[in-house]
Amino acid sequence: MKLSVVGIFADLDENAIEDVERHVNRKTFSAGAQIIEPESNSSDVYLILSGQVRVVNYSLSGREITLEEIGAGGCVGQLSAIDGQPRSAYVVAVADTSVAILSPSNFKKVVKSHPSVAWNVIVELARIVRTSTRRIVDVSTLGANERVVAEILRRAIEVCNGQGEAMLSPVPVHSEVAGRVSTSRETVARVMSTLGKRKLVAKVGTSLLVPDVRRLEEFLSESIQ
Amino acid sequence: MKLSVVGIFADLDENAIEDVERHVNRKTFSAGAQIIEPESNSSDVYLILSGQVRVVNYSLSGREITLEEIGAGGCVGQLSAIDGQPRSAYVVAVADTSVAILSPSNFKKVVKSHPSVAWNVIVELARIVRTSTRRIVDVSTLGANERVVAEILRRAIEVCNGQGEAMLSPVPVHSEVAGRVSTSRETVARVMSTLGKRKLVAKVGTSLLVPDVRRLEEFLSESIQ
DNA sequence: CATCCGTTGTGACGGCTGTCACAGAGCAAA
DNA sequence: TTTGCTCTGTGACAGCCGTCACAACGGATG
Repeated sequence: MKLSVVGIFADLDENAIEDVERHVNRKTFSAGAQIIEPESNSSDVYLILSGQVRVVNYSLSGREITLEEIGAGGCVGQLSAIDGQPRSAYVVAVADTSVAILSPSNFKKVVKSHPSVAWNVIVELARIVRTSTRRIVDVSTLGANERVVAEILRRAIEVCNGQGEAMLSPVPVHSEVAGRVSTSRETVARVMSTLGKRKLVAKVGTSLLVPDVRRLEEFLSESIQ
Repeated sequence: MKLSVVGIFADLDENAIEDVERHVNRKTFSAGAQIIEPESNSSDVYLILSGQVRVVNYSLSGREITLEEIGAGGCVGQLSAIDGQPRSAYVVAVADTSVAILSPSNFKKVVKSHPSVAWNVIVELARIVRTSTRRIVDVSTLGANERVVAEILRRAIEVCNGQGEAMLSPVPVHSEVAGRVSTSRETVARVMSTLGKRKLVAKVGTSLLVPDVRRLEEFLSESIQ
């Protein structure tokens, strides 16, 4: 796996990439393995070359709170490398994942010596800030039911075709949706059930069909009132 | 007011500061004035030279959700300048405020040509990400009452002296605390009332005294169980 | 086929907390 | 003092939704 898949290095030339290459350690994690745990005082940055990881936290009752899901080309663990504070969340591999590990000092060195990398890091952080504040607003203004609908709607919009149809495949696992919108598995099940009864979504084989994204959007806004 | 108070320019020398100076417009807002509103498609960055601003959103029922409060030296509006997306929140002046306004292209130019500025922007965004994710976790794992206590505790820890005492002055306004922890003014009033009864806080003139921060912390963790 | 495990669907219940309503309190200005 | 504001305190109530419990399903694997 080449380091050039990593988003923040997108604009580096051959030489620079090779230079970074000399400073990383590679490692692989199998699905389910824990990559980072909170309070630990390592500050390495993990560049994801292939696979998928999930950044999560757990409530005392054991409910999982998903903060982010990151695939190949992304990176996790920057925060601690940037500010030296302890880690604030768990990172687990949700698929077999191979990573390149960069020490905080080398990370800083790369960022500071390549303006394009610094800019890409800024853009990436800005993206995270935007999604975080959207989530704060959601959780403060919407009820649990509406948050579930809003999440399905967001996913549908992402893959919507010209006819206003969207296919989510595979069918989102309820507990996973619950973790993303800070609610319980049962609430997601109930919402999906009523969406099904109203023909706003339908199971088609192993996917979830949203026959009319627009209608789902209307349903959301009128259920908020 | 000198541009050198701005945090992200902290490491710039005289010349560089003067160069930036030539590209900004200055403006002042009186307390209560609106500086930025959502969906507008300007993307200017506001550097706060003096005063105080609050970044907020409103729920449909009109409740205010405070996302951040920023004083002299800080900046707001970077996100839109970075990613070109529309603004996602209101920014209002909570005190008379004077700002320097930088266009998105000039902002990019400064960031890309001064590695120290880029790094400072990165550190600032990392700080925002950290507080945002903490808030997401709080709102997903704590009840409204606990969030209020946690907020008071955080403020107390910030100003705690050697004896474990903390003076919050002026007394936090309930509705303002409510906005910060996504709950209602009444809930804050009830919590403050029971904290008072348990001698965990006390009003002293125009300040709020937390006589024993440690005990407040214990109260929080046992009320969570 | 039988077994198992992860997933889904739904009822019942109870607690939290947002909302409404109103009474005071404190303070500045008239 | 009176008026008028913002801020505070507290009761009552109702609705949301998290939790528990259990049944059913389906796809793996033996």
